[in-house]
Amino acid sequence: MATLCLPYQLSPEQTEKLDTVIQRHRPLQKRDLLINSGEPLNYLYAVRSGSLKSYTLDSQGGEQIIDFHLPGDLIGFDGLIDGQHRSYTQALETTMLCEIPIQSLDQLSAELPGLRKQLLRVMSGELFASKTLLGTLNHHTAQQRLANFLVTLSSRFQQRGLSSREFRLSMTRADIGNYLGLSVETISRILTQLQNDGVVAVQNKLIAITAPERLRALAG
Amino acid sequence: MATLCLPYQLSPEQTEKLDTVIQRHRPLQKRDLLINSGEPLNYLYAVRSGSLKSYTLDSQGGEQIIDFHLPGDLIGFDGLIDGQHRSYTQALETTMLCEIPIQSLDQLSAELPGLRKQLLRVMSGELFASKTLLGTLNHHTAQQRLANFLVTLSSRFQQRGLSSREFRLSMTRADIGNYLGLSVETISRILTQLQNDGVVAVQNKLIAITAPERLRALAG
DNA sequence: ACTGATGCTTGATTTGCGTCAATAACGCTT
DNA sequence: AAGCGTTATTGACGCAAATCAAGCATCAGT
Repeated sequence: MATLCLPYQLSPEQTEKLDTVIQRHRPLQKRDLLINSGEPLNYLYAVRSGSLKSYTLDSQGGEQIIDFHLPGDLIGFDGLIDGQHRSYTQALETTMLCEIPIQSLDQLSAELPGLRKQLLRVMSGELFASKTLLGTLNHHTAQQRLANFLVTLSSRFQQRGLSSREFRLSMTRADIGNYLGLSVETISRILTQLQNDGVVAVQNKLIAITAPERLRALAG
Repeated sequence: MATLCLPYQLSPEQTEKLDTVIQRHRPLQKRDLLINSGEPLNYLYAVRSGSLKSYTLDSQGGEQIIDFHLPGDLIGFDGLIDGQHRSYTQALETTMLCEIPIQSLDQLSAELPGLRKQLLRVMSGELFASKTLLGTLNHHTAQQRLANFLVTLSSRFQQRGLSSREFRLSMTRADIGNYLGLSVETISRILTQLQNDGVVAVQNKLIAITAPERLRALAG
């Protein structure tokens, strides 16, 4: 179970200890909310299959998507600051999860230096990714942003042993636009433009990257 | 020393333990580099006085500012992922720092649950701030971004016991623009506009917030 | 105090992307 | 299979902010 939910380098002994505290979560359907902003933070969640989006609401009640979660991702770190979730997390499709009680995690991490390091690594990685994305969005054109988004998705799929050349966009164009700070129309236009240029082949939610090199070049 | 460098709620006993591992760092002058991207990560740094900026370089060698650091801030978390710094950090003015050996920190955090929690909180807070900023930049106008920047700076100064109404911008307008994804000219124009509207009073690097409420309203 | 370099402001022009609008293609639900 | 709501595409137009350009202020160093 622990190997499924926390696919990191831990010793068999460590894995066994973790297994005692990790549990299955009921499957989510599309649009189901996993996390409500303001809720107390009792569990971290690990995505086993499916995908989700996390978002906050701005002062006018508009969604601001801050992350997409794929299988293997951990959800809930941003709430550790004060034990409260700071964002909403919603399933984009049928999704399976594991839940890990925060308390047990804290106790365990006192005993297992490997787990402690792993946690810091994951958080540090998220932090780095988030700051990098910031730089990316600030200084790049719409085409560069979208290209970068696709490249990043592709490599995340690859890391999880899935195809990096062909995958399904479980989020809508509106979601992508929201995430990248662009309008739906711009996303649509650029996708068709990338297709005309022979860089990708788009068929609804299915995307095939036909010229990975050129896409990476466009991402900057 | 520990109280100066890690101004968080720790017991006297914990503070004492920390004191044994925290050291002063030589003072930095304006433009001195504290951290080079690629260097191994041996210390976390705490800012005692002064300020710094962190940035990465894009493929064309252009700076991408990802953070400004004020007194009380901790620097270095993004490198925990693989023990390598991922960005450059440079002093914006004469700056005093403490250094905390990563290794000692790891050992200590095994013994002190309070310290462990504190670390997670700080990282989690950074993560949340970073993701929030992302949302802010993506969906707001130039004026809203700058207003938000000033409000955030103001509240950070307040948290450190400094004036929230009047402070010095140790970074250049170009730095601010880079950070917010705007051009220098836009920063300049909006500052004078805010001044004409009576929201702030600008005199070179010195800024006085004359109508905090209205500024906060502009930030959205 | 002088001088060059760096940082800041202000104006004119251009442009990338958002907005508005209309239509088309999915994919649920019955 | 039919029909409706959601999601995606495509075009016309306008605007916010970038770029280009010029001049001014500030500061460090001789």
